[in-house]
Amino acid sequence: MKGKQKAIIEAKANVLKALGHPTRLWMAEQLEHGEKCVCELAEFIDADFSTISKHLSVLKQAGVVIDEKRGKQVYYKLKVPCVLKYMSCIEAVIKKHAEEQAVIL
Amino acid sequence: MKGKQKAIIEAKANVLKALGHPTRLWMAEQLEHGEKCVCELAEFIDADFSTISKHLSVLKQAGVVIDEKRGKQVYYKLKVPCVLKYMSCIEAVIKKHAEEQAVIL
DNA sequence: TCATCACTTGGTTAAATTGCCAAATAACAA
DNA sequence: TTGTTATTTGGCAATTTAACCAAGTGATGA
Repeated sequence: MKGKQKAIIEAKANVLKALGHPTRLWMAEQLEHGEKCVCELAEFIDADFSTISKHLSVLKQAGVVIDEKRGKQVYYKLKVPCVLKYMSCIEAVIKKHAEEQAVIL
Repeated sequence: MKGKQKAIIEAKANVLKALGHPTRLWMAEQLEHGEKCVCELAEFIDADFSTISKHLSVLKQAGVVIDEKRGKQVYYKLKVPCVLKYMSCIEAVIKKHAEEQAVIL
């Protein structure tokens, strides 16, 4: 694999990895229909504020979200909304996987 | 978040996480147009055979691929081919991200 | 049967990730 | 100025992940 190809695949993997954590995926899904501030997200997540902030920073580093400070609050939104269009396929994956496991059991 | 919702989001995150490693993503992309045996994949990956095997096992655990032993070889294929349709969007993410970083620099 | 090929599994180690706490910062209000 | 709210940053321990080597398994060929 060449250097550029390698860099591209690493960048793509990085985006998938960023979304590959339950809390971060949930956050991204919450942002699907518009921006939210950290406090609005935090309301439903049972974790320290600092943990939430770090998760958002991972999504930001990966290019999934952008933030904007307005007043005391920081608002996050999806940078490329299509990111979550994929989920119907991911759901197909887990459904098929679950079916097979059900057959085994 | 309820137990079921939580389980679903964890399962989805798990699929994304499985694809969130350069080697595994590359493997999945190689399988897009049909099955390949481990040795065919290994030919292009600079890593120990055991490492490759473990990566494939992660993809399998996540429900992304299935394997089938035929003779001495083990063939892997995508279980739900749509898994890679998403990549055009992920590419949009990294492109946008790169553009912004370029502006900053 | 014995060796070989194509993997997989077990064990180890280094590096990365996650999550908490405490401290720092930034904007606004008193 | 001082306090308060909203969020980020630094530091640390526990857990997970990644990669290698060595050993194990299963099918095939000599």
